[in-house]
Amino acid sequence: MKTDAAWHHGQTLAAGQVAEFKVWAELVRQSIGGLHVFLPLRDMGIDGVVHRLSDGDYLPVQVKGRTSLTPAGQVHITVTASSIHDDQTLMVCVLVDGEQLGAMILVVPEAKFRELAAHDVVEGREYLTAAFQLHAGGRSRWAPYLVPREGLAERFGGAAALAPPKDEVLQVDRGLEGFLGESEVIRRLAESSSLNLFRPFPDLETVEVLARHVGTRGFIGLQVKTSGWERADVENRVYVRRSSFRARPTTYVCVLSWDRGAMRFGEDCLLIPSLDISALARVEGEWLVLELQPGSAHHRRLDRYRSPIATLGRTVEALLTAVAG
DNA sequence: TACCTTAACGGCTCGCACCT
DNA sequence: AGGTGCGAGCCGTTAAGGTA
Repeated sequence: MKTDAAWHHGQTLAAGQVAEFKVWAELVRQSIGGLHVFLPLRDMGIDGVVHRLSDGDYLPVQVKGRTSLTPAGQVHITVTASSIHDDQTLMVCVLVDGEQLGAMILVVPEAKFRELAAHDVVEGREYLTAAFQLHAGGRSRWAPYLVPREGLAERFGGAAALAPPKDEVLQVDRGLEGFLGESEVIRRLAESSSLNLFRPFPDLETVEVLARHVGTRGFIGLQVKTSGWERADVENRVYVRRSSFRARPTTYVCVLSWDRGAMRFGEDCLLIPSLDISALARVEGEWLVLELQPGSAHHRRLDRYRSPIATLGRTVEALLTAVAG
């Protein structure tokens, strides 16, 4: 039964957004925390990035939605060949039928899509078309890539069984200074045109800003900590919750210093690889504690991670170029 | 604002496999 | 041989977005 939701021209953009959010919502619901979704802050060709917590992988995703079937009962997905440039990106093609996603969803890497699709050239432009029926057990070349709606998270390797234990799903309350810090980091990174930025959705990630290099396609996740201070000689502490902290080669902790008197950020931040954290931090119950003096020129054991905030974008770019692959 | 390019929709046609 | 259903291919139309 379809609720006659005729999204016709003029609403196609909205329909595309609806398709995307329905996909994200399914992934979050089905994985119960095993998959997190990052959304782009600016559209640079990827609709979202799925973070698989079990192994830390980031999977770029492109969602294609259709709101109707052809008379023959097929879903047709046509894209221009020029819009496919990243073989690893997973295409998720769905039918949006009223409130629901279609019963079957096509999940296929872009490389495979290009290989399997019908290629045709119209006035010099190459189009790629996939046409398939929305039911299991078909015999088309697309059949191996069709998954039932309820199996979507599993297809991403994030079935509920792989989800982290409940107590690792934390609530996040970053407060005003934390919010300022994240915004500052995003602003600095946004100055680098080769970085594509993403924020977690919903907001329960320890990685708060995800940057992807458009050239190397590598990812770096930043956990942003803001250390506010009033007197330069006072020691300050940054707390990282142990249960939710996952050290990964692609994850960095970025500590900003916030001068409460002057209402501005210090010129330097600390950019610390998460793999180094356990050696630097003191364990205090549930927490990893970093000690620093945000108002001074000296950061105790952390000095070597000092990095000018003005060039944070270039610094992250350099990291992503170095770890290419 | 006008013009151009791209994305998306969806109707129409074709061919093959399988059944009667 | 003819009918039928499904998978596939072709391309016109429309809207949106970009650019001069």
